[in-house]
Amino acid sequence: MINKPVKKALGRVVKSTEMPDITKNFSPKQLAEAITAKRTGMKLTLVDVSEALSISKPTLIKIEKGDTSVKLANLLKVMEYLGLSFSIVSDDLIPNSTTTGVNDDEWY
Amino acid sequence: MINKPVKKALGRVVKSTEMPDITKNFSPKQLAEAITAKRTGMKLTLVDVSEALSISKPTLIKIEKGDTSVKLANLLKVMEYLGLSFSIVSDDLIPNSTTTGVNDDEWY
DNA sequence: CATATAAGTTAACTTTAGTTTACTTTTATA
DNA sequence: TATAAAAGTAAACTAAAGTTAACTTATATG
Repeated sequence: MINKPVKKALGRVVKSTEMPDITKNFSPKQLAEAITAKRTGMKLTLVDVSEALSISKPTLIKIEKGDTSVKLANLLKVMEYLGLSFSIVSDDLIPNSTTTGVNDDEWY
Repeated sequence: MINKPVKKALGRVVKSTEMPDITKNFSPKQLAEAITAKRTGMKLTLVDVSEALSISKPTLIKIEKGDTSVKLANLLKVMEYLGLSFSIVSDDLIPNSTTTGVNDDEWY
């Protein structure tokens, strides 16, 4: 279980980044920006997150640069810690074929 | 650039899996199920995808088992090929502070 | 403008994800 | 029920992600 982030005592200097428009189509860059924005908005430093999750600073920086050569597990740990998540989008989906009861093989 | 999947000539045996309810909260397992469902729905085999994307079959199987010890890049390649994507969800987000013009530091 | 703290970089090293090949198991259907 | 194709597994090897530690650069604020 991961501990929830806690606002540190006082007076730390953390630059806040603007949140990207997450209604736009997904891209690794946009995800990276959302992560940085969320982290800085919560007044957490890279080292704060690094220590809380036991992930090295260079790896966190890769994540926040949108580098996709990172382990999915590490990305998900960071996202969960910051209160970010995914929803899955299908280009052409009839949500749940069990609700309609028909067409079970043609939803895509 | 990745080629779009093309339905093969005829007669291949591919079991179709049911699509998970992607309106539920994200989990790696759910993502894995969505990927398998999409692939089988498109009548593609693991080897079809493997060859199209130059990703080994064992890696694809890890992805479809929800194993998070995979490279983000590989997961994204597979998703794009199958017409799946993410949208980013924040637990407490005021979408784009530039639209409101205020409160640029308190959106999280 | 001096200082402290955060961000970012680099290089040597360690760990592990990914590949290849071959094999076993499962599943559809002729 | 035999068979062919797909799915899944395993092991040895290769490639690359991740770590550590030390350093440089950027940025607030006293």
